[in-house]
Amino acid sequence: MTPLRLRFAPSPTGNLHIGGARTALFNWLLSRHSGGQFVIRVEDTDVERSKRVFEDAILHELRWLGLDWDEGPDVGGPHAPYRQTERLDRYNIVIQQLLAAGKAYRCTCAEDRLDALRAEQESAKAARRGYDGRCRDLRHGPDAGPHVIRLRVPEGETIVDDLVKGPVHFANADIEDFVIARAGEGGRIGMPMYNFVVTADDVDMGITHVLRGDEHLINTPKQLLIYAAMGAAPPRFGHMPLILALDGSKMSKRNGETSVGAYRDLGIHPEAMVCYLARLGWSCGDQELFTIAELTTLFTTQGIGSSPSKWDMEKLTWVNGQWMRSLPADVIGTRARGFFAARGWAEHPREAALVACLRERTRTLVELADAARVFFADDYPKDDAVMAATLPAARETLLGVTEVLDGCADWSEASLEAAVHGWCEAKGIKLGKVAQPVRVALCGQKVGPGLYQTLHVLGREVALARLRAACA
RNA sequence: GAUCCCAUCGUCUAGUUAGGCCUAGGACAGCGGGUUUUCAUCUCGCCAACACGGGUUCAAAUCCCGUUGGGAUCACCA
Repeated sequence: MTPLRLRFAPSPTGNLHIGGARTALFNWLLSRHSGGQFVIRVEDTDVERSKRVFEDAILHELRWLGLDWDEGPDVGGPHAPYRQTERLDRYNIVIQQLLAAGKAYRCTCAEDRLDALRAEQESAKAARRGYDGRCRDLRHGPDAGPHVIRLRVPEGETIVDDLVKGPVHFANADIEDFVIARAGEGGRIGMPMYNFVVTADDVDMGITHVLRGDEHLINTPKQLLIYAAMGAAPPRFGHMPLILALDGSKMSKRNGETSVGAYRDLGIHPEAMVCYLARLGWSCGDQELFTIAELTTLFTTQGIGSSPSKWDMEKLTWVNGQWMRSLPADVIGTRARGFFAARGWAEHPREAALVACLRERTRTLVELADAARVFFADDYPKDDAVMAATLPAARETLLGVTEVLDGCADWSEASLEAAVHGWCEAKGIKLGKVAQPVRVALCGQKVGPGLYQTLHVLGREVALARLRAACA
């Protein structure tokens, strides 16, 4: 297929949200699938709310997810700059052209008049709302005083031939002459607005396809009108269903974490995040688990669904659990280390073995770290009731096992297993009768990793000390 | 209110473009059994859906219309 050019255009007004992450992922996937390019463009025309720290954070999260880009604010590219506030000269040229061609006009209507107009339309329950076109044919010049620039919306119909929804029709009569540039200081033209800069940039940057959230579908006819006014060919648009909270409401902090960083802190692997995000609103038959490489080859817009999906933490956790078991040991190890360090734990002498036995029985890195406490510190959670019910009754057994273990020179899993098994056979005791009390003595819990793994990771000193304490 | 989008198990979804292969498949969660020194894994099974009403057709989850329900947007935010 022909190489496509796609972009992700975040506004640096906050951290990367899961909805934005999915948008970025889908655009990236389509660009890679087609052998094309992926561009990052920063939409910072809201100078009040835009902050460079957010831009940095967003780029960082994107990299964490495993995405890369061919052009962007930090790597440059043939269409630089990639921050909209650095592209003002270009916007100005286009606006002058639109003005000269009569495709746009200066509007001097004051904000309070507009507010009053809105209030009036509201109370009159007017079917048609929006700017009334007062300045439309007044032909204000550059020195007309404070003014915004509005697009002259022609009569007719604008059709969005959507990649996922098919053709969607909008009557131009329903679209007001919207503002494409704010009023600036001293009667000059101010900061251009979203729908305009997006369009101007997508034209300049040769964007061929745009995948974005459903909330933008209603913006698309406006942008199409700008393409037409500029005399430029529009890209193909595809609007993906929104991600809602589990209860069907809009995603918000109220019903779960919304930022990508929060999930990383929860111990979610980027591979799992990508996999889960991809399956939210996109599918490929019955397959549930994908690597990012598989997604790259399988992804097409045809797999994108049309109805909104709900964020299900349970399923994300399950997906993450699958990755806990399949990621390379060193990757899990490195990531787990970060969570151990956050808990103030120094490196463990048998950390690889520790991680190896815990990754199999946990679903997130946080669960892994919580379960690891028993190996790192003495303040691990103990079930007093279980200890009281188990330990005294098994004192003889524990004493015997402790002696056997103490005589065990080789503290490897295999050696430990052989010693305990041998002792059980000699004594005619079932392993189950031994394993549980020992586990409770070592971990203060009935549940945990395999007995020999536990002993090995704990190490001779600690294991024997806990066993003796349990007998006392 | 207006414009637009959407509608299959509790959730993610397959099936809808080209109507019969669907007494609707898979996965998560839930429930029950098995495996395991415990837990987890793994495994077997169960529960569970075409929103409703009209059409079109020999045949509709699939096409059409309506209803209802959900959502998005209506800024000198993006």
